[in-house]
Amino acid sequence: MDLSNLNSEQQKAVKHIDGPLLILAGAGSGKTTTMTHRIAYMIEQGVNPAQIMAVTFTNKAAGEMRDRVESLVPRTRGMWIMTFHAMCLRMLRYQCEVLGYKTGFTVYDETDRKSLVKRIMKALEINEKTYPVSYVISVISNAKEREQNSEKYIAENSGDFRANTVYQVYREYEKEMMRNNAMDFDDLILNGVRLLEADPEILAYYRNRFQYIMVDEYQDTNYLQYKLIHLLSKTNRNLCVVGDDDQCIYQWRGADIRNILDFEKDFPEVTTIKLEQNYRSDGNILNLANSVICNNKGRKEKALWTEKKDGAKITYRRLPDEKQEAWYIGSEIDRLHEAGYPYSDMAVLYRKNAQSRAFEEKFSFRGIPYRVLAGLRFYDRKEIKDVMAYMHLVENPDDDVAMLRVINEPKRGVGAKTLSGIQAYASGYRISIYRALCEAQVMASLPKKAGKALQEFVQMIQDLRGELDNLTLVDLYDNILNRSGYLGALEAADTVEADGRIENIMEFKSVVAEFEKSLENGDEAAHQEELREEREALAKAGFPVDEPTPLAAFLERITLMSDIDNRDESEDAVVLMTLHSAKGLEFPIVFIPGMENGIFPGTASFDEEGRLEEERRLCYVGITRAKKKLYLTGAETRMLYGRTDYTSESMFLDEMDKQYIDGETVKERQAKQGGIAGDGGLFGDYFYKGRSHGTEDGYSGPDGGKPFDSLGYAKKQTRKKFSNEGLEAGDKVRHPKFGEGMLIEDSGKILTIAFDSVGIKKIGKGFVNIEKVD
DNA sequence: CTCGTGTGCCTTTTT
DNA sequence: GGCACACGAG
Repeated sequence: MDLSNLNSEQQKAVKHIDGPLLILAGAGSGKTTTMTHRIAYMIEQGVNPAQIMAVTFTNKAAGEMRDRVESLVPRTRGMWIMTFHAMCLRMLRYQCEVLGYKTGFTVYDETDRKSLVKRIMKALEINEKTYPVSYVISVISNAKEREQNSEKYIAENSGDFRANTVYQVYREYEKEMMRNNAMDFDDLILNGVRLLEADPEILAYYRNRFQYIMVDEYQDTNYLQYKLIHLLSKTNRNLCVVGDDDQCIYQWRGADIRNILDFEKDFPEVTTIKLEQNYRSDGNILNLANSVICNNKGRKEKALWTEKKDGAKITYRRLPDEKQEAWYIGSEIDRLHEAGYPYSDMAVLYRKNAQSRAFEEKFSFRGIPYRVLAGLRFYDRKEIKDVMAYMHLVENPDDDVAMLRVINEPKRGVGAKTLSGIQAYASGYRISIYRALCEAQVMASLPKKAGKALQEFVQMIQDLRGELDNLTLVDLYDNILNRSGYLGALEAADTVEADGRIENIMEFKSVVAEFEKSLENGDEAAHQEELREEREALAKAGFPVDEPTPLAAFLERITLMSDIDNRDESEDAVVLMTLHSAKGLEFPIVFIPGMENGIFPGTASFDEEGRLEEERRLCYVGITRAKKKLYLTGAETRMLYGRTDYTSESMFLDEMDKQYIDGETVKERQAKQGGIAGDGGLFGDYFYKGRSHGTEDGYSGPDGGKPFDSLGYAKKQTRKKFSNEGLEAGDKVRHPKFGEGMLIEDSGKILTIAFDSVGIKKIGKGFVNIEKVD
């Protein structure tokens, strides 16, 4: 292995394989390079890849690490490089029964969890004003983080009367989650720990399996994640953690900075290596970052340095309002683009998602291609969640959260009254809503209109479940859109909003298609193959496990995926995202707008001492994303919640060493180029639909990609209906999933076909295109 | 009993 | 500015 382009500290880290290792890696100090080389080096030294685990916080970081390791060594099979959540999910997929869950449990995302808590609070008649849902959720989440179930939670907070209310919700929440056979994100980690603690044999299996463990961004681990890692590495002690206390920006989510500060206490025999040379940013940028972060107390003393030249000064501009702020950044982007920088070299990093709107409007107007990451996650959009709920229902009809989401979507005449009747019956008999709907006496009790619609609804789910094995995922998707009436309702609505939703649904279809294609012979196939090996190994060790369906695999993949993972780096577009999601990324040119007190640092950070330090670390993270050029901007007035307020310049600007900044006051700028001031109104009220403009949407037509109505084409494809009539026994036919075969019988509703590849199958009519060949 | 229109209330940050 | 709730018409 060639380590010659690593510095001596990096080399030391790479070669330290056995025993605990703490790597304090400053921003841009080649952390990922060091980690990937370390893994590759281990493999080269004869460590079996299947004994290595590397844990990260984001899918993106995991993917990048995997790619880079794979480019260094030929054999990486069996290695676990994934997020904490994915890792726990994988272990739990195999053995959740130990904890009382049924195989194939569902993972609830934040939206699902919120709707469930809401429902419970309504049922318990708890006032959402005195107990905001977000508050209740955060208390429950914190309790889980301390390994308190509802009983333990109340036992330890018995004096607190608010705790009693939360307790009632929490207890009900636990029950519902079990009944729905579901886990939320917190549960994944918590149950991961519980699984290892529940069965010494399982613990021994994984301890033996993972001889070498690495944790990225260790400063952001919370207590449970800490515990999980320590459980696994306690005996073999080959734990390597990498982190930077200056980049801990998730304390609000339970991250405990002490985990990294106290690592030396946990492992007294630890070797500590500091990486302080920065390879990313020009001198001015790095010095600016240092001048900010040194205002924090309670940090490990370190000083990043660079051999790079000073580079360009940081530009600071304070503009009249947020529209002109966006306009200014847009004009700089245009200017830089003309000077030769591709759009993808530039990123706008803001404190909160709500700030993105102004940029989207101005960039659209200027014709700057851009991509918003997160914000509303693409998968969090209502229409996508709805369609996914249908898919979940087909996979697991007992999923009440999915059921409640779509039972009246599109409108089936099922209102609050009807619904509560059904729910009362279901909870009375302790069955799911779907089961309740299957019972004749429930159906009979419903109002006429709702009854008929629900009858069809239930029938649809049954039909789809019946055909599930015969359908490709894309065909299933089309069938859901048509049969549920979801697409039809959107088309009938004929509003700009509905059109946007249709567009998203069609975009999601290409996600489905891509996944399916990759399942055939892409990355996903390799991934599934690894999972199969994994299951076999477990079976050999005496823990047999089931195989998941493609649909389940797809749904799972989506819930753990965020927008950021989906970024297409080859796309030439400016990236917009929050400072938080930018961690771990780098861009030649970075814009940080909203340098105002109340935005950055945010309002909430003024009440608590530690909060402000965390904001400062966030500022440090933001600055250090930039390689060549950094812009800081602010607005004198900003519209928030429909009200325009005057702002004050961010206190972080006061802390910055001005020698690195090129900033003019607003007055100076206006005197020099009178053009910008006052044009805000001119471009004020444009309406842009869709996710982004100036980019292709990926569909190409049958004629090979001339400009044409791609959305219309996609819709038409989806809307296609198949009668599967006019075939005769003996005909040679082609099925989209099973390939060619011969028709044996047409019973009117069902076709019996002998396929060359899979033998005889019974295929329901009307679901997919079965074409006659020659 | 359901669906469409008007008043209050907010929002960090994410797997 | 947008979403969740409360209110009256069909």
